[in-house]
Amino acid sequence: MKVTPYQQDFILHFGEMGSRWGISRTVGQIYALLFITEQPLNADDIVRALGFSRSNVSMGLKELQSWRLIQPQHLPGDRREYYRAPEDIWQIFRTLVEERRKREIDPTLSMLRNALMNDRTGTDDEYAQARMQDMQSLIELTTDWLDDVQHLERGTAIKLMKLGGGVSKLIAGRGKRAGNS
Amino acid sequence: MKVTPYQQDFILHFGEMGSRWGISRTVGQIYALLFITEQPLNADDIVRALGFSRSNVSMGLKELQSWRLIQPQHLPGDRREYYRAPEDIWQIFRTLVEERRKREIDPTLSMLRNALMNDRTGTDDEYAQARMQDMQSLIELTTDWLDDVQHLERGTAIKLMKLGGGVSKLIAGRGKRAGNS
DNA sequence: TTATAATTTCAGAAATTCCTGAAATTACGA
DNA sequence: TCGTAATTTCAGGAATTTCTGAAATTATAA
Repeated sequence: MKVTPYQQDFILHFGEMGSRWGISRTVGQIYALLFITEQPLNADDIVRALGFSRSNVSMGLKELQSWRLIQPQHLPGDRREYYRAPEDIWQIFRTLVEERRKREIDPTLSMLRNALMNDRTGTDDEYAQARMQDMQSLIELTTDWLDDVQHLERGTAIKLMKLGGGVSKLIAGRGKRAGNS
Repeated sequence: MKVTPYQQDFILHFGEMGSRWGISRTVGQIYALLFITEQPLNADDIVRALGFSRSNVSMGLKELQSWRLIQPQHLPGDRREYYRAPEDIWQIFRTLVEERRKREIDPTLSMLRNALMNDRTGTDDEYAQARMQDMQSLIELTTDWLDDVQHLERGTAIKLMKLGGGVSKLIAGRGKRAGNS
């Protein structure tokens, strides 16, 4: 569980970035450590590696679990709980997108749906409501699409991304053959 | 500049969400107000509407400008500065993506590039470096793709999103006709 | 069951972020 | 240039978030 200087750099960077990502510095560091460590770690391993209090590590692990970013693991003959980051980084990415969406988008979407229930045409709220409508459309289009992409097979998703701007021609071609809204 | 209860709900919600989006509550509220208000507002309008201190509004406007989310505007015959959110919500969305990328992704990418400069094969850092390599590949693939999509025409982007999972067939078809990596 | 290892909870200390009011600076019209 | 309106800066108080240590709880092996 000793952390090399090389690893330390990565861990510290992740800690600092953590704050921009809506997690605390220590939670960021804990995740970084788990991410670059091959074998699962228990809470005391993490305490030793990073020097945080035991309770802080416990809360950090709980938070990472609530994000579904780490997997708890029992090792036979050891009563401690071990944790590791998923091996598949695409899986991590997908989870991250899902969770951020749940926390950062969905509440706004439901607020908007509610605000758009009753029609404010002809009142002082007319412009505001039109703007909310725009926002709702954009968010729904984006998240519906994200849903779709999430369900693409991994290989297809990678192809899609590598295709990049080339997708433009593909769609243009399709548009000529069959109308699309 | 009086805010109706209807508008107030939206503004307060945005304020609360602000914290999850890496801006403060007051900055969130200022943006919400500008977003749902048709005419440009000056700082004092905002003070009157939201009840924050003048200096706080000033700092908030500066921050929103640093995000390029509001446009300052001079009205002739009035020495005050007026601000408004862009009319085109797609434009807002694109700017948001660009700025978040700049703040949340790019620093990590440059750290990774640096860490991958020298080869750690055969050292204790071997696994860590492999993980960083994975992370770099994923981020680069994602951001390169985002770049491409950003440059698509608006209409094409919308078509792409409406297409959703249908893109899968498109790509499969293409894959059969011409090999792609 | 009992003993103890492991984890979690939680009150409050420490650190950070946010916000304000006062003073300084800037920009504009006369 | 001068006077004033508008904006910005900034020190420090307020509020929030983060982190810790001690105590409580939970879980497992004997």
